[in-house]
Amino acid sequence: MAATEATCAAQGLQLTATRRRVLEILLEEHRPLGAYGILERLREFGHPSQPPVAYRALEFLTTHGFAHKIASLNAYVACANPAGCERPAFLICTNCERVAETAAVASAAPGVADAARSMGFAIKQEVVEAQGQCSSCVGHS
Amino acid sequence: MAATEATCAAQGLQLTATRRRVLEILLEEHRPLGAYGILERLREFGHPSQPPVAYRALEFLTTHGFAHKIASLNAYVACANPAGCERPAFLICTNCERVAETAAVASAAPGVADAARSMGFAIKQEVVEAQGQCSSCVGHS
DNA sequence: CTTGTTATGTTATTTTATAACGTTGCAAAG
DNA sequence: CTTTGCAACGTTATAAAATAACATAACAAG
Repeated sequence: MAATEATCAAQGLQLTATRRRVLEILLEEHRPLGAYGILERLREFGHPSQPPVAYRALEFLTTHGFAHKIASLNAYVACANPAGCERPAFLICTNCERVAETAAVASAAPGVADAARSMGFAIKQEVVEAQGQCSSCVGHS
Repeated sequence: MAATEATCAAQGLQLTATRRRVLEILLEEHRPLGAYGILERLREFGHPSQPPVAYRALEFLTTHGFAHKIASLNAYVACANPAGCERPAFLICTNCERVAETAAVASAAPGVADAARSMGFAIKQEVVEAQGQCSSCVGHS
């Protein structure tokens, strides 16, 4: 949160009340939250709660790397490392629904990178999402 | 298609008319098609066309590896290698919308696999989808 | 025949996401 | 200071994606 504030200050980004509140909501949850789940939470706090409110805040947060969308869940999580987050990858527990973010670093997928290079494909962005069971849930489900 | 028929025969899977038609539709397209796009095509051919028809066929096709869902697009493609498809990864051109499938082979994402191992996370399935520009589109958009 | 199983047909609804349009707040240019 | 421009916001409506739920058909096994 502090890191996010710092980045916004440094880059002249407006961390407005709603945007900040959405980020706080995501930070409080330890699992991905859908846009309509976020809206419920906003409503509890007296914020306006029509869908575009959540989607606009989420667009801001994801565009600037303060939060991420988990494509395979259609849900959102706060970034675990707002300062210096690159090529995030996710470990999604199908049992407890918690998500761990790992910096996929340099070559997240060399096989893919090689394939891309050999066919002249210029990669701009990678989505890497692994599903399975976290250490506390191994064996379950 | 032949490979799919063979696999179905071998495993006692029913490649029914609708399922076959949906697979044909996906094979004809050179880009990912949404469920409702598939429904339109089905309608053109006089098939029933309520949403569950497409979703049921897609569930069959994806469960058995004859087609894949592209999570970041909410769309579907035929598998490029129905015999022996493992750990598929996708290169999605944001300009022409074509998708290339590459076998991400053994270690699609060693960084992620390492992170998972070190935190005791048991990976069951990986989603690897790269967005960028294919060789014919580099420079555009 | 009847029972169990798998696939289908159909209606309705839920969930996720965006289009469109007007308003507000504020800073910079005139 | 006022007006112009811009970014964010508020609201209504709708689109797009997915599933729930329930009835029917086709067919093989007991």
